Amino acid sequence: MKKVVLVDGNNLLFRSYYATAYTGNIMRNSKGFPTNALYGFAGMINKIIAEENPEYMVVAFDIGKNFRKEKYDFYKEGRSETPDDLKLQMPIAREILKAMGIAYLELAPYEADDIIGTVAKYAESDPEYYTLIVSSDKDLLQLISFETEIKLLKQTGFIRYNEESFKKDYGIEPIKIIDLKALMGDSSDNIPGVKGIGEKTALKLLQEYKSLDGIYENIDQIKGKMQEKLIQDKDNAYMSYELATIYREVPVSVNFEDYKYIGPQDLKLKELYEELEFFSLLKNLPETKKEKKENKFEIVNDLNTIKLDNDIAFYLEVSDINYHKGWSLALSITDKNNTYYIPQNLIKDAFKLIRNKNVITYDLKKALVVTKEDIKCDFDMMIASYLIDYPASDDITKLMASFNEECISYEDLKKSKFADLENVVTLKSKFIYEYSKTINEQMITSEQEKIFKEIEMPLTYVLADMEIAGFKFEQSALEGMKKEVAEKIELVTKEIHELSGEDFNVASPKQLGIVLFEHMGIGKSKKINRGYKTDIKTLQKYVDKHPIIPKVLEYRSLAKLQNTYLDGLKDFVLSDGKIHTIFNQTLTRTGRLSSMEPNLQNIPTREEYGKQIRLAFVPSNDLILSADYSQIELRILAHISECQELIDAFVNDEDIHTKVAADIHGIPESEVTKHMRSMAKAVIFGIVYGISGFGLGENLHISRSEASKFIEKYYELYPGVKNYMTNIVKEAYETGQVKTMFGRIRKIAELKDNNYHVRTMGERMALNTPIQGTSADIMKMAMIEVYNKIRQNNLKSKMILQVHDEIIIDAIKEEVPKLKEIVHDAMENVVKLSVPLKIDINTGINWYDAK
DNA sequence: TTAATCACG
DNA sequence: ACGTACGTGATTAAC
Repeated sequence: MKKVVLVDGNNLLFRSYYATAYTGNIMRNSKGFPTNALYGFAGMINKIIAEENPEYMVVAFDIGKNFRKEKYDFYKEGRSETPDDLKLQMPIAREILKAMGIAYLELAPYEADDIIGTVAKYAESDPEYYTLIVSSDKDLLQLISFETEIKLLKQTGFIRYNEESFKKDYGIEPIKIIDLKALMGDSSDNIPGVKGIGEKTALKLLQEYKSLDGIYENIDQIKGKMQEKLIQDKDNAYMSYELATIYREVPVSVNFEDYKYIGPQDLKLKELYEELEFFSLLKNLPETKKEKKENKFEIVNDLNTIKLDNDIAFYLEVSDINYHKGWSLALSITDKNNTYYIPQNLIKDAFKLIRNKNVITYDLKKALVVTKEDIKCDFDMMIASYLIDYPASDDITKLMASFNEECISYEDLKKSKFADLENVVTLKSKFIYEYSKTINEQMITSEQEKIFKEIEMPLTYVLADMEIAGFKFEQSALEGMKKEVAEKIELVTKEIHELSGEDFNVASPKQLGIVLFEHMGIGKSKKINRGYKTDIKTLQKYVDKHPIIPKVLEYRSLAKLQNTYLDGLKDFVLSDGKIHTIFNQTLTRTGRLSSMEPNLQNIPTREEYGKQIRLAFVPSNDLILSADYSQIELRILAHISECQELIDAFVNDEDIHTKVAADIHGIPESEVTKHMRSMAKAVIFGIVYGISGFGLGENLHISRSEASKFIEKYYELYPGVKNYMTNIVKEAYETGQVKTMFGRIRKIAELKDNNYHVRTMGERMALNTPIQGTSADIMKMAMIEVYNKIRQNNLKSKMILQVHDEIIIDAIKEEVPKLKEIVHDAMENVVKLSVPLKIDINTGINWYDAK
């Protein structure tokens, strides 16, 4: 069998144009010629070839007049005019195909669909060929047959349909796509269909009556409104049928030998790519792969022989991503004249050499922690990149790649046992030196300099010291619990097996789903990819239905405790008896920190039993001091929404959830029940996340309409909040981004997405980020203040952890009163809002007791 | 490698 | 008609 791949060229071009055009800042070459659609187009064509390895390939385009439009004026009416920036790129797409050695077809007044249909028909007439059509246009599904498949492109990835899988998904024959469109219409092509009939109804009708004709022949059997609608729009339905039918008799002479995929035959493609400045595509062209810049550097044997300029960049290569476990391998320093490779044994002295210079680097915290040197640096490129939305991972090569600077990734470098270390580390310091100016300028333009200088750079030093200090961990404190949990798991597993009457792996959601919902028939659960959903929410519904459910829930929580905490944490205890987490300062979209290896920001606390894990977290000094903000996010909401009712409540130090509950029910606070308070709490938090009536209902196990009433009532009571929500979303749509109180920016590309679901998610991000982000900013500033005050007062106590609204200090007993004073002042007065910031402080002989 | 689940604020 | 609460990280099973 010979494979023929037919590609909808227009579809690919439009897709790639609109994939990036929404930013309003489309990709151009240095002459200003738009290139975004072509870049995506060439990439997709490459991908199709790589994935499908076609023997024959044709790309079809729309061109000139359109016979459907000629006949029906309204066809595709309302579509916005093709943008000029895209029109300009269309002829170049043809040139690229020619240069790639790929055939293309276009013939007025036919559309690409018709050409594809015609060629596919030819292929079907010859048993030697089979066809694969590539497009995201569902109209083409009508062409599926025994010998024709479709690769239907999705926003990410694709679905491949053959005759069988199509029937399975749609429940109708592929050719009935035409009947389907005739009924449901197509808003993008302005095909009317039958008004009031959508995809679901149309499919149901077709499954019953087979075809459009079948429906009208049996119109008497259809009842009520639907019959009315069908009769009313009969003409439209048949006209839509005509419009949706792909014309498969386009007068093109089809000769498959002309469509053989031969690949590039000359240097044309290289020239085109150079003109378009598609550097990454150029790199992958076989004949241009070799061109590589020479990397010059000097290997240093004696530090006295080098004379450094005042402005230098350095990069330190470390033996492990987890730098607590790793060590320095090599250092590279770049100044305006030279790049120096400094071997391991000279690193310590080299840091003394750069002591009073203007130093820039990438990932300062790593260098601080791994060397324990006092490195003065006021520009960490990793942080600057993060603030302006560049990739800022722990691997600098990701950032380099975004500037088309090639460098072997850290992962590969490590795999090769650091074989190319000299070359790699010097390339990195060169990159930092060369690009820091650009990054800095972009940072200033984006108005992130204040956040950078006043928050993030000082914080790096604070976090480095916290990571170095670590949290002392006594596994012995958990031995009893560990044994108990192991026994309970064994018991519960046995009980589950007995209750279900079969042995299976309870930890396997797939097996569990089958046992509960098929074998035992306990209830219904949403089918997902690999089986049934078995998460807490689903299981909770049946908790009273069968005794196995509470056992499964118990198993889950015990297994989590055992695997993640009881067994998991001890592997992170280093030889000093402490756990040293790594704070990721450049990861979250809101400005929060995250913690990993291990994550110390999710140690159990909500359930009493799990909370006992905290017994093992002990001071290396005398006491654990914990200081946490009370309701910081809600206070911020009150402040930025300027909602007077909420502001007053906080100023008067009221219990905010009780107050809201009382307001919602119109009763005095004294009559608020626990249940009312917790409902109010859920509503308040939901609001901060941009909740819907549905979501709140699910959460509170109440009906959607009841939940909606709660939300409405809340808005009514606190119009300022509603106002904030409307305004921030509006602002986000207008500017494509939101800001925290202190100017930290989050770009929200989701708001420009074509997908409604993605856009609403963008709206929720817009709502939540200023609140969560402002809280993160405040906490970061407070931490810097606490850190500085501890040093100024020569205290030996150390801040060791932050959990978003809480800081943990490993305290010396005698210093506790002073610490409390410092922490109170720093955290509560770091910023003046229209509401007070309040903290609670607790101390204890371990983390558990410090609450 | 990805999906499902569950721990935290 | 559709999908449904923000931000994270670790572990395990399944692919």
